[in-house]
Amino acid sequence: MDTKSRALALGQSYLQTLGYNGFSFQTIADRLHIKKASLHYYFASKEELGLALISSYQQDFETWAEGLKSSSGPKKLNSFIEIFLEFSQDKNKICPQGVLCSDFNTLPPSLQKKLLSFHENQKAWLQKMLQDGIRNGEFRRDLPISATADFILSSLQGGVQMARLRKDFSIIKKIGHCLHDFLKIPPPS
Amino acid sequence: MDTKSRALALGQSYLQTLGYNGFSFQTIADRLHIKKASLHYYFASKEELGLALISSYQQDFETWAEGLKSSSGPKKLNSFIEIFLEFSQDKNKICPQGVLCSDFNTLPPSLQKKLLSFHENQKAWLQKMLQDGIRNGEFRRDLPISATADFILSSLQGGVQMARLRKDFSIIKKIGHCLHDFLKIPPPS
DNA sequence: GACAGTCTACCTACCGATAGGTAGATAATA
DNA sequence: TATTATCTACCTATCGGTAGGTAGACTGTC
Repeated sequence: MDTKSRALALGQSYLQTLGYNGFSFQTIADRLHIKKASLHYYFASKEELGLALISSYQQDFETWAEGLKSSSGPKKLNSFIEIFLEFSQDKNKICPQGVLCSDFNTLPPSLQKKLLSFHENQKAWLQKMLQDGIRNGEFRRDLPISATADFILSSLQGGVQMARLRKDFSIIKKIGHCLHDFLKIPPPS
Repeated sequence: MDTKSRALALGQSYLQTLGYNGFSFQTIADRLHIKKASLHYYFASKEELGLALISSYQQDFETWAEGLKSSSGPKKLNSFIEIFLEFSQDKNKICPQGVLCSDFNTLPPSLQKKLLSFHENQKAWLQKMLQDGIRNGEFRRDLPISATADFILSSLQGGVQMARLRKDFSIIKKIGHCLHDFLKIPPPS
């Protein structure tokens, strides 16, 4: 892996463990054993790095969604929950949206905008998943689509944060069970 | 209100809008029209200020809970949801736990510990509310108490963050409706 | 094959601003 | 006079960012 990719990966890791204001170019440069100035060769500013980080998350999500596109609604939901579980299991990371929501008012406008569009993408995916699932009887029929998408997202986003606080990622699984109950589908095997 | 109380109130506001690493003694001092050094007269360090902030939140919560102690389960739940709604309506604030969870790994250990105990207090209150409510038939009987408390907390904690992102605090109300549906109680009038 | 020019990936050394924090003087009040 | 509340003036460390340089690989031309 080249330096730029390694910097990006480290940036994601630091973002999800320390927050946007909790790491610096220095933090990343030290781990790469290069000088801070050299990092600016790849990313002109922290804002640019931040944009690249969100782009990378967005790309990952699209690839992930592509791989699931012919799965059932419940399977999609479980895989979605698993994303958060995996974050939590990996150094008690929280989700990128959660971090950036917390730091939102300290972010440059370009990052705020990109974060919002990332969120909207993800919510749209959830809504489609729910809509399809309702249409073919996988979920209860009286589900309020938009509110349910928000409910799923917010409970998981809050969940990974509580999991960090209590150092107990099993919280995510339990939230998953509650969501299954809410959607009226059996819990995953 | 004296300087110390005003500083504390400003600290809470900044914490909930900018994050722990998003404001400084300077930020508060400027708003109070005093010098940064004068703030150190009241709070020896930022760590101490942070501890005072959590203490203050904890005190507020206890007073709030005391005033509700003879209310019904659903009434308690609604009031709890309202706390988050009020945060969100006030400058898109997020809840203190949410901010501090995000910044958790950059906090001094004393703050981490105090935050955890604050969280445990709040969760205990929720669990008791649910237990009492189930006992006298206000909520469905098959509720998993601990998981449900986590579910309520995490969905609201995530909810205020999403509300900030979308600048739309009505999300909190919708999450409230979902929670009512989950608990099998009618939505509030 | 030799040379010039260019590009990549780093470097040293600095900038102004701000962070958290301290020492010691000073003004107001009881 | 002692205490409380504030000040000036400073400290060290770090922040994001920049200027300018360089070793070595690559490319094109004669």
